[in-house]
Amino acid sequence: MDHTLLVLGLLKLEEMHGYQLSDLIDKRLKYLTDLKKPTLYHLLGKLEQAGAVTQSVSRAGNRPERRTYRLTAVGEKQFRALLRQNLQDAPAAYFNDDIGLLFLSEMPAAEARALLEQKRAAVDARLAEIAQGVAAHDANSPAYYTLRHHQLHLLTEQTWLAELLAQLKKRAVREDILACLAAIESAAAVPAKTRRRKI
Amino acid sequence: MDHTLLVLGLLKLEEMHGYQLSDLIDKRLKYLTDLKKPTLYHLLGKLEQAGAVTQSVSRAGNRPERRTYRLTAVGEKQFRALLRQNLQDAPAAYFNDDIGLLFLSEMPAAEARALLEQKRAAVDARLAEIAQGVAAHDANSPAYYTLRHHQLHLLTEQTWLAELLAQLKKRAVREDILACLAAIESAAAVPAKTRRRKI
DNA sequence: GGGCGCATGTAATGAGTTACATGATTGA
DNA sequence: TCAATCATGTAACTCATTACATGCGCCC
Repeated sequence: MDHTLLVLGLLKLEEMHGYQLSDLIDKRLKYLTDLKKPTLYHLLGKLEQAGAVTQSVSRAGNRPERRTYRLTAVGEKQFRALLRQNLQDAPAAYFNDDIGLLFLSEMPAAEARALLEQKRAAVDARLAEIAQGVAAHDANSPAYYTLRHHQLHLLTEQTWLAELLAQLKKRAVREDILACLAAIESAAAVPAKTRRRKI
Repeated sequence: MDHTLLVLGLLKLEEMHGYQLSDLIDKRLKYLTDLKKPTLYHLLGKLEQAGAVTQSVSRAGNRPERRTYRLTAVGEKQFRALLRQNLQDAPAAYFNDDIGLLFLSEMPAAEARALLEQKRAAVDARLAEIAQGVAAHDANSPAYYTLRHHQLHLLTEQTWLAELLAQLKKRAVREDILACLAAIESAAAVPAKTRRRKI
């Protein structure tokens, strides 16, 4: 329903055709969602059927025709309801990263660490990119709050990964030692005569 | 694909029937995901078709039959691939809360604040619940990391909401003042003779 | 003349949800 | 005896994705 809220809201601010909306979302609202073109066109079709928007076709030169959408009274009502809901709800969020963690024991700690380091690098890179955006925006604009929100969550992700890697490092060291001891033990087992006993 | 990883991983640890898996996920992994029963049964069917798991039917007493699933070599391979991917990727996350924010100007600030306070209350409540869980778990278990992850993100959400509400409060105050001034202005406009002029 | 941007979609597929259906056992 | 728990699913639907299809205009 959040895509519906977004589209209705944007059309409330200004009537637009599909491509225009899609372009706006792709370029200027890319931290908000990644609504794909076919999904958007499909959504617009459904909103029109539901009477939330009306269409007016126009054509500039010999270009493909533009279907410009405008919010109706019905659409406006739906928009307000969705907005209220969006502002008051705090739906449960799930983190897919946690699923992999569950099975950390099914993989050598060294490999797990290498993979998680890649994840960390990706988070770092995104954070650097967003920090620029945050600095460039006015502290009261909606764009600022979106970016700030992302920044805070990525910082959290960084912290969490750091904690996790620190723990894993300890475990990896222990595993290395165990592997080393086992190797010595079995090597010693072959020439049985020279095998040292525990004291 | 993350649900697939979860199911394959759990079946790798121990063979189980559908209801058992569903119960485990609902009760002990509820912070990880909220996989519904029909979705799970559907997924198990597809995994069996793909040869990732095999089924063995059994019956205890006159109870409905149990279809116990066990991971195959194919499934094991798929599991490892998915696990590696899950550990290394850091997919972009989107926050639906930001969408509503975009349209804050389309609503009186006082109403927006009231709605956002409800959101904050919901976040606070969830946080209190999770804090208990975090305290109850060993700092090295997978369960701990899931809970800790949630806790960190909820704390972030709290911070962000607080920043936002602080800003909105300022704006609301300003709006109140403007409304007040406008009221005075129009009241003054009726008995035109007594209207004070700016100095 | 070739590729990018403008502008619209359809078709096939997949992932997940809700509501519905069935029927036995166990405990209050 | 009534509700909850055990155990399985189907059917209909929604939402979204990917891949495909079309064709003009503009700039290098």
